[in-house]
Amino acid sequence: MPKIGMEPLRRRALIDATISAIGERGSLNVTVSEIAGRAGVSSALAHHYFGPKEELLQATMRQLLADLGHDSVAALRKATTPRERISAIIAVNFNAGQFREETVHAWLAFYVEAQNSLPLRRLLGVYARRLHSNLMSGLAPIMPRAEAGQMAEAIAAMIDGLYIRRALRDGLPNPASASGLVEDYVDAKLAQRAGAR
Amino acid sequence: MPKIGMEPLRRRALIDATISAIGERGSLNVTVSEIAGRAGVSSALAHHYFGPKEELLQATMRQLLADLGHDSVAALRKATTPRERISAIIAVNFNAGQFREETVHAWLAFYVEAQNSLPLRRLLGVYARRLHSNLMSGLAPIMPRAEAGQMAEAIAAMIDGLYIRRALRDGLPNPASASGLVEDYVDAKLAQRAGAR
DNA sequence: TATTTTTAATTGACTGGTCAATCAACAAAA
DNA sequence: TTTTGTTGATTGACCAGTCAATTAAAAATA
Repeated sequence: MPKIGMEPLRRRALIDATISAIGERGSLNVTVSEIAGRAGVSSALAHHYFGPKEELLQATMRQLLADLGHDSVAALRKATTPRERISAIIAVNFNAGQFREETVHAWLAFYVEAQNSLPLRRLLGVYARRLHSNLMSGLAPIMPRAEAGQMAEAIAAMIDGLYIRRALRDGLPNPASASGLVEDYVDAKLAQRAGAR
Repeated sequence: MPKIGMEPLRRRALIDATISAIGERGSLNVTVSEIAGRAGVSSALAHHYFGPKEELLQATMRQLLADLGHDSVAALRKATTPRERISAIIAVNFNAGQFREETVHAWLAFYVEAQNSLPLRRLLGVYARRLHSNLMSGLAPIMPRAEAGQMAEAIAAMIDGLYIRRALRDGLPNPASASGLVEDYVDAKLAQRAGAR
């Protein structure tokens, strides 16, 4: 029973189904049929809208990236001081929406797939650069540029690491304690700087 | 031209081939034939010695784990103070053998596969617990247990995160700067403690 | 308004290719 | 002649991607 204007709805449903399918399987080893089934359509329709599977995966990754970006700008808008900007970025990465198990699984799976796919690698590059520059917007005003760069690198690594550990032993790093660890690192570094002055 | 005593040699060659194949492809999407080919044998022989593919993967993971464990005990033996023990563990994870690109790729790929495989998940659990306890052996003597636990968790996350970032944009975090970031975190935390006393 | 034509949505059936796993057979050492 | 090492050939399953065919809404035409 074809109703017009289905395309955007179907695209969105297929992308959502891709995230949840990957989240459950824990890897990109999900068939197009499986994804389409979850979205309530046939695999042929998925190919109709997205072409080859690879494109559906890229669209899904872009969605994940867009969601994270949206949350980030919203959080940064509320921050007034540099220190608050740092905390805002950390908080975003561990909020309920981003730190969901299926989302974390999807990110991890995409990291692996990116080794084989230039488009996916580019998208992850966008993510890494954006995280870095967001962190720098809070760090650069309060310390020398070089030092800020190092610290942004360390914070980013810690966030990625907590994601990976979340994927492994589910539950252990809950959102609050995970962001607490990163905040604690920031506090320690800032205290060290203040003391040395 | 069958010569006796080939089994251990073949097993080892197949495991090495698995690591390098996964390292190059960047994912576990390597065929048994590809692996066997690299080891200079037929795929049938791989199945003869390891049975299903899954078992070959497990054996490979165990090998990776054993190598890391071996390096760790060697490094810890040379450390005399608690602070040196911490540095020893950090150094091991970023030394030339462990931080090779293909090794890093293999670890990452196994992290993803572990979501689907109980045996692999168990093996990664062994790794996580061992890393944690090695770090604790350096941290526990110099701070309260709870605090040491937190810090071990943070260090471990940072190490894992640097691995993931290494896999993504190859080159950027070179061994020296990667371990430098972690050492810097440890120094900041210890300075913070010393200052607060 | 009634009728025809075009366009969008949708799927079942099919194809071609890939790959893990098996097996029967063979070669050489013990 | 038994055991160990080894492989080519084959099977069976799975799956991405294609295509022709179907339905109904929308637009155009009479």
